[in-house]
Amino acid sequence: LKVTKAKLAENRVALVEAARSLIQERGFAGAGVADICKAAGLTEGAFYGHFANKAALAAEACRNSQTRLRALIEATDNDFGAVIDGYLGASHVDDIADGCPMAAYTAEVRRQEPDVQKTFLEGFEEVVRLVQAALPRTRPGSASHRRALFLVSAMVGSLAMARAAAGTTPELAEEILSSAREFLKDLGRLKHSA
Amino acid sequence: LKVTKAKLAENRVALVEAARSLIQERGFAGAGVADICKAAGLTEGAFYGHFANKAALAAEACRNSQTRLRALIEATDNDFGAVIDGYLGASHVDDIADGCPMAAYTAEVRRQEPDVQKTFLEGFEEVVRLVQAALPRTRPGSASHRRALFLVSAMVGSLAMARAAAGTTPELAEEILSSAREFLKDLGRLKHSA
DNA sequence: TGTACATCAGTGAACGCGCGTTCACTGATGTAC
DNA sequence: TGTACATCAGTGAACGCGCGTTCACTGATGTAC
Repeated sequence: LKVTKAKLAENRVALVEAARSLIQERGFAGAGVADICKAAGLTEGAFYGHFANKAALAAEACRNSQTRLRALIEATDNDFGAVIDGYLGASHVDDIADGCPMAAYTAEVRRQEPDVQKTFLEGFEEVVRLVQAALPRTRPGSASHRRALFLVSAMVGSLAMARAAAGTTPELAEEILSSAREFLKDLGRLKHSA
Repeated sequence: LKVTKAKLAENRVALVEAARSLIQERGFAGAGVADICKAAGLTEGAFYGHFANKAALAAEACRNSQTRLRALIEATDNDFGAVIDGYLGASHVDDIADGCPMAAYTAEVRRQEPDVQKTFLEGFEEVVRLVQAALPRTRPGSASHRRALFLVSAMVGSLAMARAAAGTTPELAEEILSSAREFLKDLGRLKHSA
């Protein structure tokens, strides 16, 4: 049964949103087309009217994830301490479906289609730029870019490890987070040369 | 057909080794029982004489992975710089099947059985202890443990991100690695208080 | 503005395939005499 | 030491199930007159 143009667009958004959160929660391999369609309130047949295949949806979902993450970081308005506290806060450990896609599936990206890899990396580089901009001013040069590259990688790794620990040893998860906050804030404050 | 006791033990080892490398390469979900058995030179039926199910093998494979990683770090003999150069070297980006299990599947661990989670975390904590021991001497206390907790999380995150970048942008992968080496070595050298 | 109909978004059942797991059977091992 | 046989590791085909994908059909939309 045909639906309104508005409803059509709405359905597409619902598919991407459902895919985004289910992929972050269960990984690309673990998020099935049937589950995604059910979450979006559609049947599987309808899905292939919107996307050529699962991989095309995955690329779109990844783009959506990275855009949302960027918005979250931009909301802290260039305050590096706020970025760290937000990213490495206890609530981000539990909120996997709506949290950082990099902490959710960095290791899985190399097994996805080139489109997903490219989108994922562009998102990473954008976050690096935002973090670099939030660092204390230094003379222009590549040094603080390299610093931001490390800071973001370390943030992602710390959150991912805290999540792995949370199920078995919540107190270890909290110690991983608080240690990361401490050392990352120090690294953000340190004066550095060109 | 029955086989020698020696061959029986050999077959079990082959299953665990095949599982270890295939799980690191493709993830827990992506490494199938049939693939693992084929790599071990056995049929699927034989598998269930050795293990109750796939999850039991996964736990054993994870233990094996963590043991191998520990051996690699111990081989550097308490030299933190050597640990960093070995872990964050270009060859570790490509050698996924025989590399660090944490960089390979940290995000997937929370979806595995408690046994796998526990084994994974024990391996992580052991690596943290080894890294802590490799850091320059400080007065006894928990500060350098927290430092090691962060260092290992950052190492894992940096390697995982470099691997995600390697397929699309190899030069970015190398920059992630070299930045991580630079800042992590600094963090290892810095004097720190109790 | 009102009616007639072509368009097309969505339905739901079916497809082939690979998954983890089971089981009746095989035949070499290794023990008992 | 040599033979007879119970044990049991491994085989290979089959199981049910869920996967991604396809397709004939439905019926509301929105256009043409």
